Amino acid sequence: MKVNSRERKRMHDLNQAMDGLREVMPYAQGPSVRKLSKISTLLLARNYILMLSSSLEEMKKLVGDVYGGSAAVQARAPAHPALASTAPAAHLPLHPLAQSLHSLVSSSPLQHHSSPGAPSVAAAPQSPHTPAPSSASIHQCKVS
DNA sequence: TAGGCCATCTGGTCCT
DNA sequence: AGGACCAGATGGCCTA
Repeated sequence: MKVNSRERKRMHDLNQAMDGLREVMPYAQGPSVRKLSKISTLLLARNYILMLSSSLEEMKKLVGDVYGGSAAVQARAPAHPALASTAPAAHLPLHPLAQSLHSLVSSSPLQHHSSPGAPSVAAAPQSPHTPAPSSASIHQCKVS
């Protein structure tokens, strides 16, 4: 019983951490929206981090252009294919942070990378060197 | 009814 | 030895 109790507490702590992660994800939350599954939460978090990293790189380039002068055109291409996933899906409510991120990079020509064969849940690349999450992969985590 | 997701129990392994 | 972590098994709940 003691061991079981410890294990139960450990799993509860793990779930609490998972809830904390869900709270900061760009995903519609509320009583009417079903909670993201654990696997979806982890995949979404990974893609979200990749997207934020790309956005940061993009911002660095833009700042460099502003203060550096030339090569503005170069910076207009998404630094990371994950940026393509920032295209707003009309049917999905976006987290405010994700909205601001999108508006930040929306000047870039967004390219729609559809991946028909992709898993229903956010398909994550296998390594940092593989292509970034397919378009809308973040939004694919919507649970009906 | 099948499949997905989850909580719980339990045994094994590793670490302090 | 005791605790933490992990993975497999099992059963319940929910949805398409």
